[in-house]
Amino acid sequence: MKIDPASPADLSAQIAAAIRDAIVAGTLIVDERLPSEAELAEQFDVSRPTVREALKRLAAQSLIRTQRGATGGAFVNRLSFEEAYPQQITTSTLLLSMNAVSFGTACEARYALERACAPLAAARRSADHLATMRAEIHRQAQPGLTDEAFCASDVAFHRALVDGAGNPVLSYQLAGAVEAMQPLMNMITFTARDRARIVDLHTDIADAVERQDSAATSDALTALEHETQALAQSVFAAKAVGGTGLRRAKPVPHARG
Amino acid sequence: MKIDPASPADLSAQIAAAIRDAIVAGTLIVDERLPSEAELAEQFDVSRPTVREALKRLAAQSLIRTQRGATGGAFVNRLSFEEAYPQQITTSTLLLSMNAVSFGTACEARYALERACAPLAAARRSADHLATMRAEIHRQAQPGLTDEAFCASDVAFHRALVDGAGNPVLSYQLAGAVEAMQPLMNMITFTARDRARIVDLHTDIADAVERQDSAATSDALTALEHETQALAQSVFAAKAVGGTGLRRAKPVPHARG
DNA sequence: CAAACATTAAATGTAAGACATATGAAAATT
DNA sequence: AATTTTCATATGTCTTACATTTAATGTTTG
Repeated sequence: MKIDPASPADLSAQIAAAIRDAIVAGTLIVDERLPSEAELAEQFDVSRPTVREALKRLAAQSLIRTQRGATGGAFVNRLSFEEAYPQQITTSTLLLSMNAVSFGTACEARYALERACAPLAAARRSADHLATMRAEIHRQAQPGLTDEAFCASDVAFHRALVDGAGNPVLSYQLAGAVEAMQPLMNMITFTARDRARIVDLHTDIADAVERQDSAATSDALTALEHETQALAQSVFAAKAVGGTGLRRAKPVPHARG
Repeated sequence: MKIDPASPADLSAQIAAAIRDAIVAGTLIVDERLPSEAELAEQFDVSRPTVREALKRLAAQSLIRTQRGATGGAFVNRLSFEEAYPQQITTSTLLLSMNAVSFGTACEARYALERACAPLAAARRSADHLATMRAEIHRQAQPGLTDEAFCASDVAFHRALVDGAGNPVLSYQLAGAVEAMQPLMNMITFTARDRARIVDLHTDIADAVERQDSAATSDALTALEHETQALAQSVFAAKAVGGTGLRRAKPVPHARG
């Protein structure tokens, strides 16, 4: 593990990259303890704050964890799906909101991915997943639910469907796609009629999953996608003239007049 | 934006979280300049190194970028798909290698996701995507190719297929699933016969995409999945008795006994 | 007047040293 | 033998200082 002091890049970034590469390559294995900050500082010939900045970078990616005390230090962290979820969701959310990704594009991706889970979910769904789906459908039918709560329940319903596929890799990937849609969905005001239609479609999905009908599950998802797209279309059309992107960049400062 | 000095969590982690929340919530918008490190230190009532550690955490997630000089500072970064790709791939790779995810599970997820792209890719594929797929197939048929190069070409082929769907959100999600498989695939030694079979299946996929046949594309992907699974099965069976997980954790240090 | 050059100020990048605090292990005590 | 104390070690934080980059400003010069 070496760094180039002449490089224009920050030393802490270089050190972080070197350690990250070692972890990815397997040179550093899970639960292995890194040298102490003082030792790393000496190895890389930098000061301790610089080493610490590098370690904080790695900690931000959950690649290491630190422990204080006598036997403490920085340890290679076993990256768990649970830890990776929130990062994945944050990243996906920001990608959508910062890049003027249209509602249509995001929606298309989400349902395409969800349909990918349909055959597996239909084949493997447990009673637990089905119960969660039914419970969320019931919640969605309650009157007086706020739009935010309705959307949150929608996310929970779809996560149950995805988790029903029993594949942690799929669940991880889909978490980003499904949850990142929530801020977009929250922009929509749902009429009672909209909700009733969505509840019906959710019921179709749950029914299809229950009788383990892969094709029907997929078709029901497609129907829901069309409904969602149409709903969004009408809402956005009624609302304003601005694009479908969510957030605009700050105008360039010091612009010439 | 406030932090809790009494919290057991690191101050730099709290500060990073506060700023991250502000970015996700939209309080801080793209290209907006954060206060200088000295100002942030005063605001949060901490020292400058602590602020810097927080900023490095955010930089590691590409949420901010920093610029030196007179008009420099930390700016909210527009998270691009290009920036997000490598992070997604690194995370996915580590998730697979550190969590004893079986080859079968990873493979299932990958092909399920890829099949999700099939209808879109068949409908929208450009001549460019098709050309890339054909070129990679041609490369794969070359004798004398190393296993690594063969796998790399395989990844390129599948990325072209995914990109053919013309949905950046899908491309982003799939990048992780497809590329993270490469280290797993690299463990396999391909015989000439294996390669010929894979090239044939790739050709089937390209042909189906070319004539925009969604169902045939999906079927060809399924056939390739079965082939891959069978191939891996035989390789792993022949190889060893250890599980299909790739990397084991370091034994607990200072263990009794 | 305009262009080239030097100056300056503001900001990040890095270093060094010190102290605070947590924590496990060894030593001392009961 | 069990408990308590001590202690060494490591991270967490603060302070101060200096180096470096960079754009804006001021100055000189053709």
